[in-house]
Amino acid sequence: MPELPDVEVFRRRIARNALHRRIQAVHAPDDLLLEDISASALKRRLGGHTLESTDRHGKYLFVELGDHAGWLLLHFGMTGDVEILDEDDEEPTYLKLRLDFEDRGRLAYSDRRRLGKIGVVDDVQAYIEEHRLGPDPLEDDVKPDELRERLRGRRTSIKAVLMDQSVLAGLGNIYTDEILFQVGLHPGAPADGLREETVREIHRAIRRVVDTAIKAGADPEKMPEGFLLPHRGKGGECPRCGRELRKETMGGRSAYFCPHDQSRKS
DNA sequence: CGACAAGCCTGGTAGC
DNA sequence: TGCTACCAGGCTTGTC
Repeated sequence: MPELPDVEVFRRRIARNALHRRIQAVHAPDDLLLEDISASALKRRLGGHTLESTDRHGKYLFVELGDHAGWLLLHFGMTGDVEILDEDDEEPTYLKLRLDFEDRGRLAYSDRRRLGKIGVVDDVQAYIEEHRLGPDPLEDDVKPDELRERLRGRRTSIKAVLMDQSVLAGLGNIYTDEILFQVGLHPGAPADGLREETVREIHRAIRRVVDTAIKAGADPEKMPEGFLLPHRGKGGECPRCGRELRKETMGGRSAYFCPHDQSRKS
């Protein structure tokens, strides 16, 4: 799941439930997800500290350690998840990192596949720059003109460009489908040739979709009825016209869209 | 059994 | 020539 809205839900979960609790023990079963740090070094860097604040940029989550010890970095790949557990809650399968707090609560990061990342960084801004992440549509105040500028010269599909993390950080396959559905724009429309008004509509839709998704806890079942998301999948029908959705490969991923309501080419 | 799935990264090529 | 843009393929592992 983890695109911007999902990661924001994770961030809020940590901000609400895990701050100012001291880490007594760190459990990392292996170092398969660890970025430039060994399991034992990770334990040394986290142990004894509190979690002080949270930050998010696109799909990347950062949790500040007390005593200026840096930031814990979490990325969720395709199947990552984070939970705050009570003493008697069951541990998730595919556990990759567990922080045990002094008060016996725990933070558990799990990942069914191995595409997520865990690390410690000293400078969040530097990390964002190194990974060539564009602005975050929620945190940074991206204006329509800036979006238009960022689409310029990109002759590939608008869908592929919106998924490009160096253009905007945070949108993935699911939410770009939703955004383009709401704009009524064909996902294969070239990004470069879009009319100014269309870019404005995309700009508005990004904000609206992301905000709505976060309010729904990033749960497709809880999205408004007019959203594409709950219908996105094999045999799904357009919530607007009832026709069957089409699936096409675009930018290396499966785009779902309604050929009737998303026929606009610019 | 193969195809496919929300992620990112890399390497080769095409094109300006 | 040198840069960017673009795409295919790989990584991973569970499900259909």
